[in-house]
Amino acid sequence: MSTHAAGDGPSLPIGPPPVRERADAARNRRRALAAAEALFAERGVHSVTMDDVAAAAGVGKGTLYRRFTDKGGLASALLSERAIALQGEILGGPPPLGPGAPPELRLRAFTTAYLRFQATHLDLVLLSETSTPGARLRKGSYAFWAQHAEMLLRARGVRDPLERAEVLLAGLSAEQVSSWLRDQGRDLEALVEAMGRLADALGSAGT
Amino acid sequence: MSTHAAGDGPSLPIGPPPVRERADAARNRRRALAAAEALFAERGVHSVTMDDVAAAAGVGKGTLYRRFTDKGGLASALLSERAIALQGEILGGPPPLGPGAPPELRLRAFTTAYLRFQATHLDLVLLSETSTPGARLRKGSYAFWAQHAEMLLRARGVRDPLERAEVLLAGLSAEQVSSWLRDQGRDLEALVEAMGRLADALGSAGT
DNA sequence: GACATTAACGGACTCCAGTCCGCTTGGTCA
DNA sequence: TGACCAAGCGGACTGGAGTCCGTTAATGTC
Repeated sequence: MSTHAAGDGPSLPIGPPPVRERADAARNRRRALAAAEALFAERGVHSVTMDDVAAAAGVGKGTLYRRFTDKGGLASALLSERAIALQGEILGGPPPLGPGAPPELRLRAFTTAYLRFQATHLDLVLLSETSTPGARLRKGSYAFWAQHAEMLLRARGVRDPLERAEVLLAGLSAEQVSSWLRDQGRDLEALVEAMGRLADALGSAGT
Repeated sequence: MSTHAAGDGPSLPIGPPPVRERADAARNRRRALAAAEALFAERGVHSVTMDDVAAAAGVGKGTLYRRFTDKGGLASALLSERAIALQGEILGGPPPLGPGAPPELRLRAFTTAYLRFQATHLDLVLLSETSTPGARLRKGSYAFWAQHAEMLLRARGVRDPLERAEVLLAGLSAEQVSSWLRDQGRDLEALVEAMGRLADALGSAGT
């Protein structure tokens, strides 16, 4: 059924797994990630099967699933390094993304940076968010983004900060971004502007 | 691959199919819908396969797919009667859902009614929105909801009405609603209140 | 260094969504 | 009323995700 969260790769607030990975397990994880990255780049995410990855990595399919739970978990793991970089900038980088700027500016910075992140890694994010219904909301990193946005909205003193944060993230889901960018052919920069304004609106109006 | 829109059942603004359905086709559609409804109710959406539906309907699997495109399309068809009722209330029912009330009240009424709709039919909606990545945004009815919300937001004179409408709907997706109601155990009435306030916020603040 | 423990391995297997294509039949037109 | 043909039918088939479980070999212990 898949509730990855193990295969997701560590999301900053969670940290490394409780017990150290066995040497062969670590080696196979590296092999699998390398093989997946190469195959995805070469043939496109959608036309690569789990058997392909297993074969290319020289690893059994069972091993792949033990490590990454499902295809989406594999994508999450590939994304996690990039996600952690962004999380690091948010936690300790320069303002307005990092601490120091007023919350309305940080919220706008977060929104646009996150949108760019999604757009940059669209195929992988799409896979990781849609492999299973609700996968998006169960990824370890989702908790980070949601908590951050909620914190900023709370600092602005708006009502229902959590709900607003979740709605904002829903609007930045891979599905939505893909629809805008690919199906509707919208321009990314225009979208960045619009979503920045929308973040401002969520961070101000209403009771 | 699936771009249903045929199996969706007519969404008000679209109307009936160009040419009339052949008698046997109509009979098989009725059988399939009846069988699906019964099986879904009896065993739960998730543990019913398309073969099950085909067998119970006394129809070949190919027929099922020809009529409904995929499992999500079958769910959409089952929902469409209910959706059309709601669309009718919006287009011609009493205010504030129907015409006559000021746009901010209509937006709130639409938001809460739509949330209740999603919650009421959660399993079916979940299936219809997640059967394929992006299915939610391609359903015929999505265009209706989005256009309506956009119209109301435009009447309020806010910036980026379409983007705001789409973000609002993303926040009311089956995936999100299911997470709130089932995973987080939130109370529906509290959620209705919160989303009503969020609709107000989207319909007012910001440039 | 032998042994026990137990995590990890891997590939055969199951299950199901969705496709294909040769056959049938309702609707139509002469 | 016959006969033509596109629309419709249906079930065998394919492809791939995810599971199962007997086997293998790292790691810790004495």
